[in-house]
Amino acid sequence: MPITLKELAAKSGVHPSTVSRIVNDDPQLRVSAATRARVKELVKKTGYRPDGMARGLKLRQSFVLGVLVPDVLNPLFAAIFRGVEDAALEEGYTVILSSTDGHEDRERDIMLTLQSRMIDGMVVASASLRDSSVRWLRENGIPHVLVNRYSDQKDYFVGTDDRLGARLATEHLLALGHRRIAHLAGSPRYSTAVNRRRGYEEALKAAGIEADPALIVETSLVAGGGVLATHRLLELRKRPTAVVAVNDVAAVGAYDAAEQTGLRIPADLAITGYNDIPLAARLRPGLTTIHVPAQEFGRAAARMLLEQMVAGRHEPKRVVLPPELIVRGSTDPGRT
Amino acid sequence: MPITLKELAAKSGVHPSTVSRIVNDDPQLRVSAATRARVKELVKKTGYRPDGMARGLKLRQSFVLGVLVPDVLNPLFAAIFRGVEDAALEEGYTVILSSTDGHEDRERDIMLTLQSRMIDGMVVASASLRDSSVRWLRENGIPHVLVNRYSDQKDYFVGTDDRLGARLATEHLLALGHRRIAHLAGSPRYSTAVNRRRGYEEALKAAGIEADPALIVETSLVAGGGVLATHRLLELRKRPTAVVAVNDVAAVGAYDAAEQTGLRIPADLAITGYNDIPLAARLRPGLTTIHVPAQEFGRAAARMLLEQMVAGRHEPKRVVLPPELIVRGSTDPGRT
DNA sequence: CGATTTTGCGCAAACGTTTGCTCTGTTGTC
DNA sequence: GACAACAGAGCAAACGTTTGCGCAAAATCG
Repeated sequence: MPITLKELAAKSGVHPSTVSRIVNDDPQLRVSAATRARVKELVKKTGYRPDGMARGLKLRQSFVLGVLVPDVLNPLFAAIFRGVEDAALEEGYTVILSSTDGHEDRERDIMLTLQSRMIDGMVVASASLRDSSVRWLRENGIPHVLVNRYSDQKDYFVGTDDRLGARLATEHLLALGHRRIAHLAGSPRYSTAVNRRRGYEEALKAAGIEADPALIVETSLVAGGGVLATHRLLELRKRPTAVVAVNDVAAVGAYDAAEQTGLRIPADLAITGYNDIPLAARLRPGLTTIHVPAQEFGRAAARMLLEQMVAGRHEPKRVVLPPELIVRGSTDPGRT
Repeated sequence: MPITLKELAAKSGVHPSTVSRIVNDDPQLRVSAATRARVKELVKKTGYRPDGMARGLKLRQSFVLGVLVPDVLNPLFAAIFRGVEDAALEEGYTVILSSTDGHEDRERDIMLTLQSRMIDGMVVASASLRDSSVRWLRENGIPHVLVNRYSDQKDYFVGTDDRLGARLATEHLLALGHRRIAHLAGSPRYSTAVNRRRGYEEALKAAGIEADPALIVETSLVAGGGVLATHRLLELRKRPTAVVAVNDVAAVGAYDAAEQTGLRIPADLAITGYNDIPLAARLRPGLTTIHVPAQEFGRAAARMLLEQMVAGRHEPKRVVLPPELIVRGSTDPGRT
């Protein structure tokens, strides 16, 4: 139904190739001002737009980017996506978003589908540590940027220093006088989880406190998991006075568990999260957490991806943004 | 870099067309079992996948859907998208997501970009009332479904009965004895806002209460707007005892304003929202609101879109899911 | 055993662009 | 005035598929 280049050429009485060159402002184009004006006029009038498929086939690029996240319902990933989208739009790219739900096979499927040359590059915010998908991306020469997920030095990367962030949170609790500090840990498959746990352990060690294995429990990355894990902690003979959660969603689970047990936050149990999702500031008391600039992650990732696409593979760049401790009422009784 | 049909044909010693038919399981294909096996084997081994561009060019479809929302950072729209994504994936479609930020020109730009035949259809959750984009979609024969946004009877549509939902909320407040009930209204450009306001007014009228124009203030659809609007309400000589907010985000603004003014919820000010975003249950007190099954919206929209694409334009279907009142502590002191 | 059907596959055009090259006529140079 | 140079635009191949049609050879039939 939309008008094609050929039809446009026929209408204006020139050859299709000429129209193409005019539309694309071909630098090595030599065409009379009159012809150019006539064609441009007709392009405006008919609202001609080149067929993306045909163009993509010839040019071998689609101007579409792919973003892979575990779940867009998690505000952190929604924000990352939004950042990618904005930066991409500025350069005329559109973005396909896919949620993997953490299943490697679904992730794999999606990648294969996207690969079929429909995508110019991808931002991957879902890859776990032992993930073969990342290797696959490298082997197939697909430009990609990893967000908030560790890899070795071979990939473009943007994220925060998770170890430092977790240390900040833990040190904050130590400074408040806490000594029995628990950790709601994430799956060791995720680099973020591993690094945060390491940061937690480092902070304790630096304070001369030896880590009690019973105080570290693993949780799934959804609220329900946090509840269960926290209950296990609260059933200990010597229960912790504070808990460092691997992320805000798990921390919310800790809130629920505390409420169900009749414990008051922060008097009986202090809690810290990670990510500073919008909900964190809305909880009562507010959740002390580590702010990560998610939308900036997205923007940076998109820019690095585009840069990588024009420049070809160079030394991969790594962007590490600083984590920031946000103190709220869940640790400090003086705040809301 | 990926292997092509032609190369595959050369390797297996048959004509490209034969490979194509085998790969696509062409029903009118007549090929010896031996050849078929040999080719299929080679396809597996090489990991051949047809080039999406070339395929799209020939077939005139891309197996990509577009979703337009005001802002994916709003959990309501994230949920709608997720629904679309899931239903689309089941049918082998991937989805492009774009945020319009409510700007009609940006929406227009995005549509033009997407149209260029890269998209097989779109789900539009962002169109305002006087929106020309919807007309444009119709004129250009692009399959589309409107979500949560009214249109006349000419389009496929899925949403709730906003009027009924707002009536439920208002009647709930009336039943609790409230008489001065205010309304944080949305922009009249949005059909949802218009219908909710109408439902609010109907409920008052049915209760024999005449609407006080001073009790209806317009707010933008972000938290900041809700704060300002609520302050204006609270400055009235006879201030309202309850407020029906056009959505949860505005209601959160009302919470803030109440807190800043030193009013207690629900004793001094009862509040209802709309949408039941995850945050609503987490506020203290919990926000009484109208639950809308956002993810189901998305699923339904995708299914209708795909149906429309195979069937061609028939009588447009309209799916209206029932709104459900969720009572929490922001209106009922007996709850949390 | 010759005619007819069926099997198995190849041929080539088409989808809508892009782009290196060719070709004609006009202008400039000596 | 002969020749080079250049402006202006057309030609055709190519990108990787799909698909209607054609055409041999093998199988079936009377």
